[in-house]
Amino acid sequence: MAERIADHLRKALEDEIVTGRLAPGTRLDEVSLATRFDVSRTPIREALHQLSTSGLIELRPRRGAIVTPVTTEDLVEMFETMAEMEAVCGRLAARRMTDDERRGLLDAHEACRLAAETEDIELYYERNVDFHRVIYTGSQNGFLANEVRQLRRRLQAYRRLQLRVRGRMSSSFAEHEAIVEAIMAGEEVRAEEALRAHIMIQGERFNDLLMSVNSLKKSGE
Amino acid sequence: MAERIADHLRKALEDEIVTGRLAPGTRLDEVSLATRFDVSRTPIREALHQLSTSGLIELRPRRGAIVTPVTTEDLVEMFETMAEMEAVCGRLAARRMTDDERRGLLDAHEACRLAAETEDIELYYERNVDFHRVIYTGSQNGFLANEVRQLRRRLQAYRRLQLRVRGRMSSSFAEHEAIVEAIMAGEEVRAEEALRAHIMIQGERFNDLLMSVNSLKKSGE
DNA sequence: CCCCACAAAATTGTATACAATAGAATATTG
DNA sequence: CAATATTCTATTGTATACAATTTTGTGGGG
Repeated sequence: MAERIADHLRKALEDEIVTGRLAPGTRLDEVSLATRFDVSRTPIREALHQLSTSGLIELRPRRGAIVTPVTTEDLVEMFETMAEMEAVCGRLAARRMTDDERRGLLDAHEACRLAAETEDIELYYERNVDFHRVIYTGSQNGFLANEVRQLRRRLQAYRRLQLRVRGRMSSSFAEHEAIVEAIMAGEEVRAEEALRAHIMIQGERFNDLLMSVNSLKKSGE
Repeated sequence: MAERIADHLRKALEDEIVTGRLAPGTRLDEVSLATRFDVSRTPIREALHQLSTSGLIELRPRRGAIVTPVTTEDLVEMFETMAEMEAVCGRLAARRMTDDERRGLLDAHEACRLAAETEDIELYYERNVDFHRVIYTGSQNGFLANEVRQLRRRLQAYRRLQLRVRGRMSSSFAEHEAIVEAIMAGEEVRAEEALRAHIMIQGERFNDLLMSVNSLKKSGE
């Protein structure tokens, strides 16, 4: 395995940020990280620089790195962008998916149904990711698919929470149903709208969640 | 000026790649760059790593960096993605632009007209960038606006050529006209479609250009 | 003449040493 | 005592030294 340490570090840190183990605002100083991973500062720096270009951390000259603090406004914007991009993928997929890919979509949908029925949140989460990936690929635009995947990954920390919201899993599955129907029928506009709505709902649910947490905090003071 | 050398290098290289001075496939070895910019390898490496995350160069472990070779297929995909994202901006802008921003759009449009009338390609290029930026901002989604700007920048090398295609400047301006009308009237769908078409045409023109270059090459052999 | 093995050279990956700067702590002065 | 100037410390930015690996070049065998 010819993997560079720096790449390994990037992935490790990426993972910790994206899953929320490293909270936004956390300071990342090079020597601590170096001792923690038992390497020199050099690969640490490279990893940090890479993370800064993908926006996960902020790198202020001479002042070190912090995990990018994401305001609720940022999140709303990111969810909206996500919704629009997925919608585009859906429209293109409805027009372009091959027969094989359409079968794959049905399979992915079935896998979601199974996970939803057993009410296994972790499993549904995985299957849901697969389901959406099939649609990205179906757009026949590898560049677009890649961009959307990156954005989804970036929002990962905030999405996992959502499925825990009461009843979210089954309504998510119901929304998938509409998406599948539209794509299978080749109805571009309907596919686009169904996907946009599907993602936006999650943004809204997430906002609800945030609001309730905030009001709890305030009343607790 | 507290700018890091690494950042300066990144910008310099970015510029050379994006303007085409550094052709796709060019090998970038660290020592040459270090001597050329008269710095050590350390900041060079940081710049290269950053460029690799934004996709401008490919960084193969232990095998150095090359300017990402972009196939025509890649370009088609990138132009399509660009068209779709600009279309989204246009739709949102038609719905959300403030009165001030609408005035700004008219101003930017007028500036394009002036440049088009004097047939100053460089000037039109600048004004055109401004025009589109106004629309990005008008979407009221800073995250989306930023993503589109980045993509536009990445396609910069290939776009500048287009305006040289016979008559492209005046038809570009005519297309702007349709976009402005739709946005000013708040007609979301029309704005979306006009923008998508506007960008896609450039992708197609670019393809034509490439084809002709390729056939020239072949007949010359 | 081609192919493979092996050695040499060039190049990248990592560690460490040194320089420069920002922020904290302390001293100084009105 | 407050405000400001000044040192001091911690941390980042850069250079260089060393290790590891890929690529290149050369020679022998088929």
